[in-house]
Amino acid sequence: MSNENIYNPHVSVDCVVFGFDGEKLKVLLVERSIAEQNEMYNDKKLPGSIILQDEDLDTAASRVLNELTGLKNIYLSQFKSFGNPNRTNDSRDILWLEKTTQLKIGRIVTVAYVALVKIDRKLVFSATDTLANWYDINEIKNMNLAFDHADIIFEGLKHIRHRLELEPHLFFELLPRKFTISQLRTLHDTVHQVQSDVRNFQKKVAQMPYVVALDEVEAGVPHRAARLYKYKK
Amino acid sequence: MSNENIYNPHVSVDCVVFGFDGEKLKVLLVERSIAEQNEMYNDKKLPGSIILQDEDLDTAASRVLNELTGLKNIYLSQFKSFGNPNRTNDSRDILWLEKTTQLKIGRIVTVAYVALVKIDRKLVFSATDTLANWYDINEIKNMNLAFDHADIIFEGLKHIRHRLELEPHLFFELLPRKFTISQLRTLHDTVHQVQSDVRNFQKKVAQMPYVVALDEVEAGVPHRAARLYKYKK
DNA sequence: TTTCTTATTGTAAAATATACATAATTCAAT
DNA sequence: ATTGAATTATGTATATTTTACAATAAGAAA
Repeated sequence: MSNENIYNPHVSVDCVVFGFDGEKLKVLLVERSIAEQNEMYNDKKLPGSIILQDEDLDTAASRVLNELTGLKNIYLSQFKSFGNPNRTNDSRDILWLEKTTQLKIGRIVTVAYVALVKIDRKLVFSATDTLANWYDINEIKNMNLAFDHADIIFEGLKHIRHRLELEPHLFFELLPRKFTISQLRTLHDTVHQVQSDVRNFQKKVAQMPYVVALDEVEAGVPHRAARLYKYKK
Repeated sequence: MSNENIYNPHVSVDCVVFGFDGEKLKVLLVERSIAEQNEMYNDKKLPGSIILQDEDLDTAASRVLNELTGLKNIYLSQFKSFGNPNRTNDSRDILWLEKTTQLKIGRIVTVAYVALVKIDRKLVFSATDTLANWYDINEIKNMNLAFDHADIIFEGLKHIRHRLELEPHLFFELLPRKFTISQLRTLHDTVHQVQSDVRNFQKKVAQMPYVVALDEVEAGVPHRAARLYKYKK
């Protein structure tokens, strides 16, 4: 191989962090500000970072999440890399990259991860001054995101849909520690875009040895309270 | 972010090319020779390449396959990226990299693809002097491969097992254009590591509108010849 | 006490998956 | 021509899984 065409891009990781608020699937996005001739331009991006010199990809993704939320032991799974040479062509993105890295950055290949978190865990926006918010997955298509982050989110969504089909245990990464069967069903139906029958769903759950009933019911609801369950491996 | 730790590795693509010879799953590996103090050391590696300056990842993977085999329109699917900083630590691998690229290469992040090809298509080892051969997937664990290519192959195998479960149409990428139901069954059973019942399997195939019987039977077998089928989308 | 809202529970029918064995076809050997 | 060896082709009964469907129970609010 001749080496004149060899070029080394930067490599980054980006995390598509999913949460479930009891109704909708949400994605965690970071607020971004770009100073553009006297105007401030604000938009959103995925949490991510260029990988460090001796850092494994998985480690980089964990670090990004930990720096942003303070959380450890989050379910994280690499799902796809994005390396289109045009993905860093937008002038705002270039501007922002130079501001934040202090480097001349040409091309970035990014390795994308999905993360599943319990949305009720208080996120401590610790190490950084970064502001992050949850956004409804259905809003994303109407939002203007940095780079190709909208594409990455949709690919990530596809990925967890497959993944949750194969490993239903992962649903419990998204639910609070104590949950009702309705919550589990709503989540299941949201993810798989179906409407399952209440009784049949109940039956299926009854056959899952890892979903165990607690001696407790939900509180503060203006109607009959549902029994609480927990997940046990 | 401070930039002192930012570092840009090279990015490559590697292809795990699967074929099926009627009995076993095979992987296409490239022969590699390294001159080591008066001795020639020979081993095998995955077909791959560092990505070119303005080349998309998918494009690079297609190029690698085309340069090696002369084939176009092969099923190709990205499945995982490998970026452990230690993956390029072996001295033979470093030697080989410097020889072939004429560059000082530190770290390489590789984006891995699986490809499915009909093993009966004559591979034209065209553009290169590279020699490639098919190896039984079960032999891999006893072979010494370059870099972390053995790991990559096993991850690729896992990937196509999932993929073929979700998209049974992909089986026909591996079979010859005309095939018997036995061949399809053997392939199915090999991939999914089961032994399916002949009659039940036949029934299932009969329900696939995309598997159509031809007016032709296989030739040159020393027993009753089986009917041939073709795949039609 | 009535009303409202959601939780909880079973049964019958349909669809799907599984288990299982014999006859037919072809080639090769005698 | 007959036989043997190898492999293809085929149906039915049973078990399992999935689906469709509605009435009662519980708790809070009015």
